[in-house]
Amino acid sequence: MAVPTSSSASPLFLREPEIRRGVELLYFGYSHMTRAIDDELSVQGLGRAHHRALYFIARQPDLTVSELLRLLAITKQSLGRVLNDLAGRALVEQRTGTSDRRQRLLRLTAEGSALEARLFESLREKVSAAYAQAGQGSVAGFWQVLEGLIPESERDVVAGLRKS
Amino acid sequence: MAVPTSSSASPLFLREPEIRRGVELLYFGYSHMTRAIDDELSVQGLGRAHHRALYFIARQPDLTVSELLRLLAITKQSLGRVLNDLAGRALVEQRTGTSDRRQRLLRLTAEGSALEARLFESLREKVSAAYAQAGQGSVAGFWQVLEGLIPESERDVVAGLRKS
DNA sequence: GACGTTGGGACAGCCATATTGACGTATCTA
DNA sequence: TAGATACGTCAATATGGCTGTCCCAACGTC
Repeated sequence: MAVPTSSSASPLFLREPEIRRGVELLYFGYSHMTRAIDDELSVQGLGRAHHRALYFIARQPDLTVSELLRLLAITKQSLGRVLNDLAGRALVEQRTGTSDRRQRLLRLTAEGSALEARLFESLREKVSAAYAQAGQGSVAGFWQVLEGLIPESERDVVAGLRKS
Repeated sequence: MAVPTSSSASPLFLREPEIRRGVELLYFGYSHMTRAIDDELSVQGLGRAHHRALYFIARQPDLTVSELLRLLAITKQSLGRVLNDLAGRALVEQRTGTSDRRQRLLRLTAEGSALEARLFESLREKVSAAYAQAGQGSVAGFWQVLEGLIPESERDVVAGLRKS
């Protein structure tokens, strides 16, 4: 168990207990956030994979399939099934790209948008309660650390979501 | 899309963009942290489920099966397979409980402990880089917000990990 | 215009991880 | 002794990933 960087020369916050605390809180925090919408999803007969697609399409309408693939980091096959489900339930619709007609531009139908908003409401409750409880000063730190977990090569892809 | 609490009366950090940013960063941060150990796990022929069990047993030796079930929030069935795999590879060993002989006390073998340490090393690199980049002041906020995501009813279970 | 590349879709089959419900046994506790 | 608890295990099922292969339409370029 001798971890080199647990030496007394490291800053306190880089020692093993602080790292483990971060790992555990990230695990439990993520788990509870995602479980917050499981009930509503299963009522709709959808799973978490469907929600992730729904979420990002809501976030960035006219997203292309390949952009969505990059965000989700899954294979074309896996996304295909999810997207077919969502299209079959008329939650998502596809248009041919304008500048590049090979592309499929994805967006939510009115129904899909309503569902995403309902699911987001559950997330909002969870997250805003956590923000409020932690206090405004904590939120910036929360963002900062999480950004540090994202490899630089992907940070711009994620940041692209905030432009819309 | 009209979210009631997006009204101008809410603090800035409770409005939709700030909530979405948190949701997304939590998703990407968690994803990248867990992917950091996938390669090493698949070399061992193990999956993430095995790592989670390994992690918590390392964290709290002589954990009982039911305590582990609470932490992982999965069914006995699912845990059973994982635990059998780990025992079959001599990474985990079980002893009969002392005060209550119905219990099985779980702990890592020397080999299991070495593997967990190796996997933790990858997590440590990821998380400590994020901590260092964000700065010491951010870490407290990071913890605060994540704690707020955990229901009160479970906070003591999670906090119990820090006693050891 | 031919050719290579790219965006998207689909086939088949497989694997990991979770679920439910039922049942059995050993052990603890009142 | 009776009931509750801790653990293990049966069978069946669902979800969401994966690989490998193949295909087509559209784009870009020489």
